[in-house]
Formats: sequence, C-alpha cells, structure tokens
Amino acid sequence: MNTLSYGLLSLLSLNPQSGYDLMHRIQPFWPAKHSQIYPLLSCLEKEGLVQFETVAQTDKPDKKVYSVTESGRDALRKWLSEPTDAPALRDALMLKIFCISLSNPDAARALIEERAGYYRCKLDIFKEKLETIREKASLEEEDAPVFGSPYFGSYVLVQRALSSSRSDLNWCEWVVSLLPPGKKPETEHL
Amino acid sequence: MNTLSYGLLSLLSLNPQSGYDLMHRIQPFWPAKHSQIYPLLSCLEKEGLVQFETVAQTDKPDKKVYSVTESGRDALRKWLSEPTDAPALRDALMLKIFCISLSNPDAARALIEERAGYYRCKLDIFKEKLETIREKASLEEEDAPVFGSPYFGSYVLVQRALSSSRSDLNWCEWVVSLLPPGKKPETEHL
DNA sequence: CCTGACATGTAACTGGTTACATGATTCC
DNA sequence: GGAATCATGTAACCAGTTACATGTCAGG
Repeated sequence: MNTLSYGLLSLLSLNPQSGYDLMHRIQPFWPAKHSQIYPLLSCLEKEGLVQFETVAQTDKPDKKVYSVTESGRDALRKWLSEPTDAPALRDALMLKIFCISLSNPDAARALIEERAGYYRCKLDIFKEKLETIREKASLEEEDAPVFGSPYFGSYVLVQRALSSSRSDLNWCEWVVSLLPPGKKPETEHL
Repeated sequence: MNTLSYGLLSLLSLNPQSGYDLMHRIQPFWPAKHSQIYPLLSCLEKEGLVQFETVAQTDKPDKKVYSVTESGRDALRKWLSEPTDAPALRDALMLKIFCISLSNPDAARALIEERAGYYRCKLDIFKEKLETIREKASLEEEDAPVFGSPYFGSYVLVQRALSSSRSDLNWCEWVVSLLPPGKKPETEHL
C-alpha cells in the first residue's frame, strides 16, 4: 500500500466514483496518470478494500464505479493515525532561477510571466471550485462548513489551493518588479 | 538530460562544489538522494558538461569538486529559453484531509499540528538562510540584490520559501481554529 | 467523417527510493 | 571503541511517465 492507493481510497470515502473521476480529482494534490490508477484500483479490489459496480450510461461509455468497503475504511482510519510524510515539491522554475544570471532581463521576465499566467489560471479554477462547494453546502458568505460536514475537507483544501496560488502569484509579480525595465511590451501601443 | 541534471548544472553555475554539497542544496526545490546524484554527475562529466577536480581535505575526507564547462553553460542557456514544466507537488496530508471525517477532532488537530510544526521549522531555517545571504551580499535592511548580482537568485528563492511557509502555516492555524474544542491541552494546567 | 471528451486497460521505459557497501575524520 | 558527519559509489526495487491499444458517444 503506497500513498497514492490511500489517496484513492480517501477520495472514494467521499463518494463512489470511477477511475476516470479519481484521476481528475486527485491531480491537484498528487499527480498521477490513468495508467497508474487503473492497476492500483484492481489491486485494491483484490485486497477487498474497494468494490465496484459496472454502470451503463446512455450518453457516455459504461464505467466501473468503485466504493470503499468497511475493511477499506478501517485501513483509512489506521493510515490517518500514522505520521504523515513531508510534502514533496519538484519545481523546475526554482532550479532555473539559480542560473538566471546567464540570461537577460527580458528572458527572465518571460520565464516568470509564463509561471504567473499558470498561477492566474489556477486561481480562476479554484475560485470556481469554491463557489461550487459553497452552493452544494448551501453556505452563507464567509461561513465555513463545520467539522463533520462532508464538505469540510473539500472546503479547507480549496481554501489552501487559493491561498497558495495567491502567494505564488504575488511572488512572481514581486520578482518581475525587481527586474530592470527592458523593451516595452506590445500593450504600450494600444 | 532530465530536469535534475539541469538543476545540478544550474547549482554548479553559482560555484563549483561536490556531489554531497549539491545534494543538500537541491533538496528544498527538487528532492533527490545521493544515489541519484552521483551517477548523474558521472554522466554529465562524460558528456563534457561538467568537469571535476579531486580536492584533498585535512579535517574531512577528500572530495570531488565539480564545475560547469563552457559547453555546460550553453546547455543551461538553451534550457532557460525552453518552456518550464508545471510544478509537481505531492502531499499526503491533502489526501488525508479528504477522509478527515472518519477521524475525530482531537486526531484531526494532531494531524494538522504535526504539519504546522514542520512549517515552523522550515520558517526558522529560511529566516537564517536569508540572514546569511544578506550578510554575504552586504545588504541594508529591506534592500534586494539587483538582477545580475550573484545573490539575486538565492535571494528571491529564499523569499519565496519564506512566503510559502508562512502561507502554509497560516492555513494550518486557520484549519485548527475551525475544529471544535476537544480535550484541553497540557499547557492549560500551567 | 473527424475531433474531442469519456472510459479502461497494458507494456516499456525513466525517475526516484531503499538498501548495500566502503571509508575518512572528529568528538565523546 | 562507538556515534555522527562527511564523502562516494552500486544494485535492487518501487513509483511514475510515455506510448501503445481499444472502444463509446456527442457535436460539428
């Protein structure tokens, strides 16, 4: 049992879903391709931690909907009580910044702006997700779901994603502000 | 040539150093063990991107000090101009939070507090690193090194590490504040 | 008819971790 | 003499990516 297996089990504890769904939902917290997920689900099924049901769909191809078993929930409870590994972040941009002085201000700006765009995009996605959760949990402005609510986990996770993206975007903008002014950008002509 | 190879090259462009040094310096941005780094350095040396010199030390064992070649610097310049992969974060705590409702408030608090401690520790480490850089670059309070200074990269990287740790720690404290009050902590008896 | 999203799988390969292996030097 | 840090390396294994492979269904 590796971390990804527990992650799949954890997501399934929220609601039964397909491998395809799991792949999309686990991505922001633990990147994984379908080629890794499908075999793990088969394995979890053999171990009796999950079970599945083939569901026919009329508008889309059929799917296998997985759900956790009682034995799976026991495994999760045990996992929750064990010490958590430190997070692992791998970011090529940080490595590029070590040798940024081999570059010039314009190339450096392009490098950071590319990433800033990525964080702006993430911000928009997570803002939408927050709205979806607020609606589902029928929350008033500024309210948070209480511990025990099925939305508590998703809510605190999306809030984290939002504050991380904001913090990272601010950093990008700060770095760009430190760069010496170079060639004027196209927008100046408008 | 994979990202880690470029990362090693990038660090070596700052100053010549040993595989052992590289391992420690690359960790915060790209986790890697010595068993992955040493073979890659041999490989980079065969490709002519780095060269090494065996340096005898009296107080410690001998070491191999690597440095980038002109060909290595060319490879770095080319790498800088290529699009950067999105960062990959893998965090088991986020996965645990999905099924936090299988737990109880006290266990949840312990889970988050463990991580909060981790971020507090990181914060202290990066604060010290910032001071070290400030001294080396002989910077006044609040000043930043200019683009082109050999300290520019390290400075913006440590500032990022600091703001990320602060943001993550704030999130942990916010989550704990949402948890219902459970058994009183030991400190209440003082 | 073709593209794109939905859906599931396997095989080959690369990246990364754990374990094995060795040895110098310092400090207790 | 033993533990801790410094220093380098290899081998076996596990995790993760890329490529191969197939098929359904909707919309242009």
